[in-house]
Amino acid sequence: MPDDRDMLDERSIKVLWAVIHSYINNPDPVGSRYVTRKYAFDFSPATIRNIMADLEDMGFLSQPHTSAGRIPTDKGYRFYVENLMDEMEENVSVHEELIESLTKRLDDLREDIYTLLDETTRTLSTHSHYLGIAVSPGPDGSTLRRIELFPYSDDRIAVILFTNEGIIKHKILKNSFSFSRNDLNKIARYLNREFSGYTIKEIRRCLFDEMARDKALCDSLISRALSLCEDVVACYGSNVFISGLSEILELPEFSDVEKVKELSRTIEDKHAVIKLIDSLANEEGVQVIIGTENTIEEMKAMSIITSTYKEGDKPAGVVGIIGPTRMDYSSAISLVDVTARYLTKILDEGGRQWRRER
Amino acid sequence: MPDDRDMLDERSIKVLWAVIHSYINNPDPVGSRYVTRKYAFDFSPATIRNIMADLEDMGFLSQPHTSAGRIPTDKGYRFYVENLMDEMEENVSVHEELIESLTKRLDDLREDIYTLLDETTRTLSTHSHYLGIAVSPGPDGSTLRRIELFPYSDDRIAVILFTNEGIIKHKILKNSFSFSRNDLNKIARYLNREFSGYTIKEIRRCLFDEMARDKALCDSLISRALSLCEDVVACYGSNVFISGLSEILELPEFSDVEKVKELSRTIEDKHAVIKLIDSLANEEGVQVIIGTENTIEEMKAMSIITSTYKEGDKPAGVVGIIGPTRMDYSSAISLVDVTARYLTKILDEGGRQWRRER
DNA sequence: ATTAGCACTCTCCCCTGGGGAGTGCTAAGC
DNA sequence: GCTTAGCACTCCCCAGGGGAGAGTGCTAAT
Repeated sequence: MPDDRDMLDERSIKVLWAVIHSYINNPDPVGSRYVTRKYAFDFSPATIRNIMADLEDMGFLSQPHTSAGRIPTDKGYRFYVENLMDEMEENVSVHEELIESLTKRLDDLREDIYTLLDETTRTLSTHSHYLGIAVSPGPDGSTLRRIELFPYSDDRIAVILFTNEGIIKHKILKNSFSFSRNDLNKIARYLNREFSGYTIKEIRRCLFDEMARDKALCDSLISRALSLCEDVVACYGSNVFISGLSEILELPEFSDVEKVKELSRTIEDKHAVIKLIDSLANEEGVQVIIGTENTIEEMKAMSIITSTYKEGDKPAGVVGIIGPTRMDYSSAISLVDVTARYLTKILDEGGRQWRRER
Repeated sequence: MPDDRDMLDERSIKVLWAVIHSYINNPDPVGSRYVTRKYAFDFSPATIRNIMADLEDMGFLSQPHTSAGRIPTDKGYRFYVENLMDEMEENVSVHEELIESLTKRLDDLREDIYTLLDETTRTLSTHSHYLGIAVSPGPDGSTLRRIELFPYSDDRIAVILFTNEGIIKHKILKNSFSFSRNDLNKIARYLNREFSGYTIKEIRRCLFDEMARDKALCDSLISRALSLCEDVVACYGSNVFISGLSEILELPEFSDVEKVKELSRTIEDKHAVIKLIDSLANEEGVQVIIGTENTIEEMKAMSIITSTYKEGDKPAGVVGIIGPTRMDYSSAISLVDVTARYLTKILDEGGRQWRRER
């Protein structure tokens, strides 16, 4: 919105920033007198009032009721995030602390990404005092590294699937055929040769094609291998991790139980959350979704900050923070940014040695 | 408490039951007039008042303040659960519905107990409208079925551990030695021969002894195998699954945000929950813990119903319900009972075929 | 263009008083 | 002796009123 930017003179911008800054720290409507006093303006409250009235007309601020102070609108926050945040605030990076805490809590979890992500959400939520959220790589974010098969019982076989991202999935398949351990080794070798290095999504597409083709030629071991593989990748999905409910309940916006119910209903429905987050999975860098900009009705009062972590240079999954629209965007954004980079780094260290190996 | 039982005549018991029954359905203090009217007593309110005063003296009822009705105390609930519940209420088992829903949601999850337990808590919470909780088998509930090893990368090996209960744990071990696939197979065969059929706890104890002994004789492959095994079983712990927060928030007792905060803080601390639940893991049948009977300060206003599910005839893990002391004990208890039996049955079906095989 | 002054609005909070529900006690009834 | 009717009393709950406080918009003066 460069036009918006142009509509506002220096002074208005300062006032808008002041209102948002104040409101973020304390959810009371901000009055003109307070602004002049606290932010050392060279104007009287009356002047500020005029400016605030203008800002309200333009949609950046609103009043809960006549003769209350102003609070920012979603549009106000959006403007703040895009234009004001960085230039008005000296970026005090308190990230040493975060990185230290990430290192301490995540370092020996590198090999199991689910635990890793779960811990990550905890770290995010304790540092931000909002909800921490993480989504594991889905079918198109996961690259198959290796697949292992062995007999589990008379009529079942165990399939273990490793991905580059450190995901390990296991599945027990009930199988009508009885494979010998030798058969299984052969099948595993075949599948590894054929599919490792591809994403799960690619593999599924590929399986689909091959199986159609193979129906005719019917090399029995291979076609069984394929159908077995299909069974495993078919149910490959993202996992969501959310934590910090008790953190976010401390916020004054949740002194109303109805709000709490709404929130808890929303985050218990992991399906909806995945849908919401997945739409951001392919964006580069930190994404900010403010209030009504998101699609879930119950989340219209919340903002979401996300970023993707990557494996190699391919986006794998998403981490982020969910908080009220009145959120400390500046620190939340850098928190998420740092965390995503950290995860990327961890995956890279785990993966590099693998890539070397190939 | 047979003495308590003796202290109460028929009429007092009826009144006590009426107060509890009424209060469970509706959290308003129960007055004498209401009792006579609603429960068709042949006495006047004044008589009931006398009885209620006696019940209060004996500690079964209490008054929130003078000139309010009576509410049950924890002791009252305890008496109700032990003496009144069954005989006063015709047991309408609506379990068909539950079993149906369990069958539908759990049947194709038999092979992965974590997902199974997670779904179980969901089913429990939707049926009870309280919190559903489940704890997976811990070191002394899990019996090793099989261990598989294979190389993961240059300096790491993957360990997959199967238990009779359907738990599958994987771990990537960073290893200073470089094992060939052949070595690993040998090691796995050795470990399986040695340890399968024992609980994780037994294995740990056994490892501890053997390693002390082996330090001297030092058969290198075996001692490495043992230390490798030790690494895996060392971090074997219970998992907790809890769900239904949005269900329980609908209760009037949680119209106060402070209560909600307390609860969410408690259930986010899975450690404390495990500790609480584990103390019940070895009891036979359904356990009922009412209000202050439990050890966690923040849970003094809650009651917990649990039962153990078994693998074979050995208690494996715990499922249960957490709700307010003002809980529908009768249906909660049978809900938990049925669920635990169902899980036991599922594990049995998964395990029988295994036991046959040995 | 800015500001001081002022009337006005709206929330919040405290206080008050009545209504209601329920009790405990007492005295009368069976 | 147990039961009950009657009654005074207690305490919660809620609605209504009023005052303080904060903030606004407008107007007129600078």
